[in-house]
Amino acid sequence: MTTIRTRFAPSPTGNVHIGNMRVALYNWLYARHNRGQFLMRMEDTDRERSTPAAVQTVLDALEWLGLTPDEPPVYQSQRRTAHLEAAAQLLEAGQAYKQDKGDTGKGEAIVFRMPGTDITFTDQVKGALHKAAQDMQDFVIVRSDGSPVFHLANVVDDIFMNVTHVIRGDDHTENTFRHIALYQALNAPVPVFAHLPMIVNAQGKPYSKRDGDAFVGDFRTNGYLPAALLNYLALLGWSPGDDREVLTPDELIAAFSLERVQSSAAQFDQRKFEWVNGEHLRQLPQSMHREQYIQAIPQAGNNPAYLDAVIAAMEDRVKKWSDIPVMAGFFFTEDYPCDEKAVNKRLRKPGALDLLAALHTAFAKCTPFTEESTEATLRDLADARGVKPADLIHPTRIAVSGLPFGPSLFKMLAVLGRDRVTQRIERTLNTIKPQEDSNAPQ
RNA sequence: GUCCCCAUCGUCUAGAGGCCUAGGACAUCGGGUUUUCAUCCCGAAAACAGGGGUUCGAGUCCCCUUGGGGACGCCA
Repeated sequence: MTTIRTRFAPSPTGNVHIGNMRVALYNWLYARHNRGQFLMRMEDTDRERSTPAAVQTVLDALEWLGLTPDEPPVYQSQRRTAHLEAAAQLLEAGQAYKQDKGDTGKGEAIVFRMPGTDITFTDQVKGALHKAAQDMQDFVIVRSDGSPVFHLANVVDDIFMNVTHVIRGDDHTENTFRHIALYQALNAPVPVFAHLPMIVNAQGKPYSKRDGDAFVGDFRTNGYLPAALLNYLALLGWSPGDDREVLTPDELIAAFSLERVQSSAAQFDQRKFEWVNGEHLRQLPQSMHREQYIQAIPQAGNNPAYLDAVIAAMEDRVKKWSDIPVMAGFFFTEDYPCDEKAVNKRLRKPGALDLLAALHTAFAKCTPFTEESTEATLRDLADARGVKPADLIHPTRIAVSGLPFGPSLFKMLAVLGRDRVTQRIERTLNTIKPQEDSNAPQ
């Protein structure tokens, strides 16, 4: 029984698209599930685009996601001699011939001769595929400038790397017939093929440059978890067969099989991905959360006990790391931004400031200053004034955090402490008032 | 134009002829959590593209139509 070997063979173009990463993921999952090897080959023969930086981007993306190859990457640009030797071999065997372009006369290309028979293979996701001989033409394998063409290089390198399973994008399905002919002409065993459907954008169209946020690097900078991206990407075109939706990388490996891969295109749903990310986030240990808070807000490291209280208060509100500075920044600075819309809605409203001022007075006498006592104080005041608790809760939240949403208000207040709370209410009272006077003709 | 592939709720999917009056998840809507919500819980609405077959029986098999996608490079 031979060891299963899969490979990820991207052409580095500067950005790594989620579609490519899913191809890498499925190759990785298949190899891991079957205790085989996952390999990597840079198809970097396009010198225009394949810059060192572009190559590094691919490597970085794989590393971030934890899709580590089992052997050092093969660089296709360094395999040119082997490609040309294979072409020479085909030429000699009469399975390829030279052809002049005609017009230029600047050298001859080498053209592969298709066998002239129908070709059939069983795709692991699409099933039996067949192509009539008449629908396949001979094709160039070495250009007249002497450079090998993709088809040749791809097949020769897969043979060289002993790849047993070629798992790649749907767009290569048609190429497979030619590739099989090449394997046979080179007397090499034909690998197993599996072609994955595409990932399309919100409009149901293939991703284009216009669709922006589909690059792996963006997910990283926006504070998403690699395990969550892996999880969500795996679910795009595959399912474990039971009702599980949130799976760790190990669980994905255990459950993965090509038989369960869907054969139709899938659409990336940003909101579901957010949810998956949140699920993974809340399973992370406290230490990880601390680390991220400190990274996002350096002052957060000053008081460990306070930080833990903040993290507890924020609980499930944080869905991605980049939420931290915007949702929890006010815990650590007096210089937090204020949501103007919310200020208009809740503070520039008849009676709101009076109520807030009364609450300020009540809070000043509220001892101790806890989740329970602040709640009781606020409710008593609402009762006494004949207003709904919400009429006090909203203005207070905005005064104290600048945000129209967040964790439970009373939890927030207790964490912040009386001094900060009363100061912030006071400051809000002072800054809103004058504006209201000038706008008060009615 | 030629060849190939695909088609279940808005989205991702379960479904390998009777277990389907089609299940789950995200999103949506409604209710609850004697406070907001971008939390949590409960509930609701929501799909087999259309038409022919095959069969006692079809979401599941076959054909056609329609719609989508891909490939037809001396790009990868």
